[in-house]
Amino acid sequence: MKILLIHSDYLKYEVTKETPVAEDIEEEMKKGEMEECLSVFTAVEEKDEGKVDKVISEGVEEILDTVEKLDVDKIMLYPYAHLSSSLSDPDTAVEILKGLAEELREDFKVHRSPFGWYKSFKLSCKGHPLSELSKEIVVEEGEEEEEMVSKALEAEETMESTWGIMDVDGTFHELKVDGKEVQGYDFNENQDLKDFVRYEAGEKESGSAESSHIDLMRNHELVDYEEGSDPGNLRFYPKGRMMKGLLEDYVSEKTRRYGAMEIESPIMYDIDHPALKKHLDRFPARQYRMETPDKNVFLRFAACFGQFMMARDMTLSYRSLPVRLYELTRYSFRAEQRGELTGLRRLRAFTMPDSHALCKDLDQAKDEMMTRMDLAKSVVNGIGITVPDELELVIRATQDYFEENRDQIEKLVKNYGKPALIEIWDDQFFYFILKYEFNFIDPLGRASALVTDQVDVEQGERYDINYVDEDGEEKNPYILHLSPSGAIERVMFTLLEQAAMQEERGEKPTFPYWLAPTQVRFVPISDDQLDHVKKLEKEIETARVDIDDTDRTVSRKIRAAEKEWIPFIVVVGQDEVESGDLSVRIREKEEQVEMPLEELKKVLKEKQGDMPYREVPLPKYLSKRATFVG
RNA sequence: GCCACCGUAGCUUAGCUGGCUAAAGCGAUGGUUUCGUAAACCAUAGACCGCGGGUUCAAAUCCCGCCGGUGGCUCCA
Repeated sequence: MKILLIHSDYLKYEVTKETPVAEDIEEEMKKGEMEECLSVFTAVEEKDEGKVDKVISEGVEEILDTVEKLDVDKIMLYPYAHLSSSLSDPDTAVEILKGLAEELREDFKVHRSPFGWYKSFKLSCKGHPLSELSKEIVVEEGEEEEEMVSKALEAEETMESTWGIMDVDGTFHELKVDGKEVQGYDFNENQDLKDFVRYEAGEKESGSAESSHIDLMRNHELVDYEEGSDPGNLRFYPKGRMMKGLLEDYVSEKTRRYGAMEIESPIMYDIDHPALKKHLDRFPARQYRMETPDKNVFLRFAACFGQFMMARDMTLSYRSLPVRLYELTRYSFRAEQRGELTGLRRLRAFTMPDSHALCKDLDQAKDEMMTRMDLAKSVVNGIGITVPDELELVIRATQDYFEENRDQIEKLVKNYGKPALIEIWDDQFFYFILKYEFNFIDPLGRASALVTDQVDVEQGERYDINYVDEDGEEKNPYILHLSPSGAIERVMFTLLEQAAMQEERGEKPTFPYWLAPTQVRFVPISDDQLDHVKKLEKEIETARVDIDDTDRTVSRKIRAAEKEWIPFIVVVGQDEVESGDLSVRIREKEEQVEMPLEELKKVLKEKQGDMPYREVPLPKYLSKRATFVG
């Protein structure tokens, strides 16, 4: 609603003719005049529809505000359509006008001029600084409307699950979960799996400690919170960016090598697009929404939208299936509830490698899923997280699917290599009928999913993705949704938590060698060796080397390097310059070894293997470095 | 989003039953030191005590609101 307030000597009007939207009025309303009053010209707008009460109360507030400043006791309400170009329907307008008059009448003398009539009027404005004011009253979206929650999210609340453990030989043990008690399986050796069940299906311990990775990600100058953004949108310092970049390179390379075609797609999508709209309703997540100059859009929460929109325009034959698409989404967005966010574990903006495979039929989908599980295992192992030892498998399926495809589920468990948690849904709430996840169980018994693959039976039809089958018929493919490593940030979370676990066990915490921001640190004992060290450093081309050329004592330099978890610390003094050997402190072995440069180079090359490589993300000389955190 | 807790120099913390110029270590800067495998020495700078409002003669300290964070609920990659 727009209002124009004029402190008037008088306002005088008379109706001349009715318009098609005129309200019915008594004879006495056809003329009116008021002296020493506040004239309130109003236009009720389209966006006020459905929010009558709110508009009235905010309107009254605005008017009272001015009335008090001007110290008047008479108010003339005057409908004036020309204040707005998008007027509301007449009923809403009359309702609001009447409401305003009624509320204001409690304390003031009010005259309401009729709505929907042509009128002649005379007005005298007082002309002082406060005498003319225009205001817009906007009732914010969300104040009255409910938050939009997908049907899948709502349905989830009523979902009933059966839980069980499947052994590698296919034996299924149904579990009884009562509070913290889990019965029906002898967990004995496998505390993580037991914690996992309790986390998924039972009651958790209360009053847990903080996750270790949050301090680590800051202390190592990897990642930090960004107060200037929305919660869950982080900043990456050079070392963190490098580590994340290497992980991104590695996962993408492996996924391309599996046969997925890498593509790039937009991060925002039209909320009114029919296929997308239905998709949203079948996905259990909250979206970021925003307005562009032309549309209402939501931010992608995975790569599905871009890849499906692309796939629907592709010409596909059964001969080309399975078709594999891939995108590293930087970023995917989910408007997670405020209290769900933590460090690198749960974010609102995250980087997810996402690959979809279009499959001819269920048999092909099953085969493809197995191929992809091998890919995922290889990716995760390559990163430095051991599968199956360090992650727990869960397979979730609808009751019908589980019963009809038990053989496939047994194969998945066998292929994974250790007993898995099974969840059976009593009904299908999502677009997928089967999904599995690799879960990391942190030291406090909390589970976080990394890898996941899903069998989707709905989106092919919803997006009108078709292939021509042998018989010449157009058919919708089965679609698999795989994240071959899980979100990159969550991989970093896992690596940091595992390092904290090493420390807990009394070992020195480490980063996987290929991810260590500095792989080799040269420590000259005094300035005299600096030139020699510079020559040595140039000899090493296959590793990230930096040089501590600061004015600190040797022990201080060692200490600094240890605190950075640098895998190889090379101390060079006069002895080394003369002998040609190097004194190498190896973190992993917690020992100090004498070796010639050539041998060090060999060891480094071996450690690196064929993992992706990037240069040192900071100046080579420590004296040139700025501090990011503290 | 809900419940509980937290927010003091770049970092880690002291002060917080209201009362002098808010204290220290690390780090930074300047100087001394040129050093042999996890902390050399001296000095200097550095604080809208998260933000806004309130109570009070007086607020880092008490109260309210907001922002940020942690844990739990719920949920996920």
